[in-house]
Amino acid sequence: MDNITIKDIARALNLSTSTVSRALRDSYEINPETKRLVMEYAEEKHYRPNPIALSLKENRSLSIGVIVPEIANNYFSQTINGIEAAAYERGYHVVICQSQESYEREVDKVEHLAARRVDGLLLSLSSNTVDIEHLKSLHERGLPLVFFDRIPAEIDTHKVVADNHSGAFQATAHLLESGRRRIAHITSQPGLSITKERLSGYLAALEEYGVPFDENLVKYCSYTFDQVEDNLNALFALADPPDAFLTAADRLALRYYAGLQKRNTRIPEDVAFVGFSNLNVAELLNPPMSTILQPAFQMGQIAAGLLLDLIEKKPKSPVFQTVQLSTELHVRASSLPK
Amino acid sequence: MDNITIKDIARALNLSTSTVSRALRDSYEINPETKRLVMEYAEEKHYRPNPIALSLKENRSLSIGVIVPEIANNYFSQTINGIEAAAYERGYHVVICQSQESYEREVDKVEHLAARRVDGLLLSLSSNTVDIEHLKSLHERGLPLVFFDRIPAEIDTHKVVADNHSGAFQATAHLLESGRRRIAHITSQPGLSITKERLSGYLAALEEYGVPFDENLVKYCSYTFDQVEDNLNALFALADPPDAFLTAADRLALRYYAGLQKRNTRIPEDVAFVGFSNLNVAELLNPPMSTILQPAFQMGQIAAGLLLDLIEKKPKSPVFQTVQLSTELHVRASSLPK
DNA sequence: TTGTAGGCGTTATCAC
DNA sequence: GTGATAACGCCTACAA
Repeated sequence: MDNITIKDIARALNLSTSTVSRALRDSYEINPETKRLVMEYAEEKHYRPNPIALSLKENRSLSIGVIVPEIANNYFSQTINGIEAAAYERGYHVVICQSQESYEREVDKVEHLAARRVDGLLLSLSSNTVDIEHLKSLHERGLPLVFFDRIPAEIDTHKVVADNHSGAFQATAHLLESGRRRIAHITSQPGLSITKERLSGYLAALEEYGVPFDENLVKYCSYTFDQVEDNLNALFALADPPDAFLTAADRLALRYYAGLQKRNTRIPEDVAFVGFSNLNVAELLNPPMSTILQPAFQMGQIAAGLLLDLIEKKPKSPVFQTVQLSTELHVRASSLPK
Repeated sequence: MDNITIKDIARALNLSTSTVSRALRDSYEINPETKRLVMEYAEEKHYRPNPIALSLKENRSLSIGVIVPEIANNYFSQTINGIEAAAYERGYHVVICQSQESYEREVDKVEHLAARRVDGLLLSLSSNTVDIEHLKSLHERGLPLVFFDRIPAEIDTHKVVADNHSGAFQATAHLLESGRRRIAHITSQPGLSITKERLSGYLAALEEYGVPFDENLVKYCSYTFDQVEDNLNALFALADPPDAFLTAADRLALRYYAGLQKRNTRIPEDVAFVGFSNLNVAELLNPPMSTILQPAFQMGQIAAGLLLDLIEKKPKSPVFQTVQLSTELHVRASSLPK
């Protein structure tokens, strides 16, 4: 791919590079006739300014890095969708990396993107990340950083999260309202911020309705089919088995749903089902399940917007904030007997 | 983000930039002691070579562009996953864009990525793209190009596709074997290469089994709930209604599945169901449906690999080829009465 | 109205 | 073993 440069144009038209440069930028000081010549030649030869040269000069790459645990995950791909939309609109590239839920890979990718001089970084932490020194140090050295969804407590910067507490609270309250008392909570890895928030919403609702908390009803990060089996066995072996499920992710919902079907558990007669969802597969397939919709696309848009503000308005020290995006509880008529 | 440069190191250590550069690259001609000094200082100050300067010098960006119709689509996000994995391993960035199934946007993004000097482009065409002059011209000007999944006929370069013909053939034959004769084919936009291939596999199987083709059984790009309703009504209003469904995408399968449930159609007693799938949601939810699995991740890996070969081994003129990835038919025991 | 020169960060080439 | 210089493509302050 041999790209034509200003120099080529200058040579071809017997002009200096500065004249060509100015003509291309439609500078007032250039003779209209010269301008026309330059413009036409540039057009004809498909001239495009080399952004790499500009980046070098202006010390910015017009690109932002995004690190998510997993690209092929509906939630994150929706977020990336929002990020791409917002970034492209403001003239930025989006460079995507995935940590694959590995701390080492996360450190590696962060390092890689920083070395590649992205103008800022958008990050959702891997579930195995506890130490965030690598990010702290980068942040202190001035790299604009915005976290979304899975956020750290320690770093003082913008953070965008869905209102998981409220979502879990609404869902749990809804189940309690309908008379359910033994609500199993199937959730993600215990270390994640989202996990904690959802648990806290769940607990708050129990408390509000005077229902005692039973830790046997909470199951963490149990994705494999065997784990699902084991957990369901354990849950239904309880003296007081669950009469409802609150799930933290589509994948969990689907697997437990299938597991329950296998056991011939009737939904919603035997158990009621509510889950955090992005896929909306549940709705498509018409099972009697309510969903707590996650604003993934908006989260991406907003996070990217905040990051770009940070990048472009660097001089004035920004007020860092946590943006809470409201989740919505969608109750299906058929999901509860009542 | 103020990054330290070779110049800074040179100044600090009273050396010339060339010496520092050589020391950092561990050149044999540099005094070990000097090397040590430079290395230590660089380490201490977090020196990282500026890839933008290198790009300018070497006239390459070490990044590849990817344009997909939609990021938040399970199929494409799996492909992107494969692309990211392959590219990262070979030291390349992946810059993601989406055409959102719009021809104009596709042209715009192609132009944008080319202007940004990506070293190559990975592309799956939007469903509305018919004119590919913009790509032809870029390709002729030497930009390495690899197509996947939704490929054009005209451009002579690498193309990676799943074996849709064979997948559809297998699935249709399977349904015919089980005694079904009226197989509805619910598929994507008529213009796409994948649509044509699947239809051809479907037709080939019908022919092989001596079953006449009825065009009333083929429904194109009918995603909305209203369209699903209309199509199902039309199908079941036929004198000879369908006794099986072959669907081209998870989204279609799920919507028609739900539509059939609404009509109280029993699966697989009334109709048998086979669909192209990536989600595997169907399997998770245990409906009596067989799936034709698409090798999306591998497609990404392979397409990226081919592109990088093209980029890196440019001198020797490459042999362009179409890579067919085999699809697999997964038959569920419960999916057919037999 | 146009041209010259210097610099962004790096490395290769050629001196010393 | 180390240093000076030019070059990658662009822009801009300064000269003419």
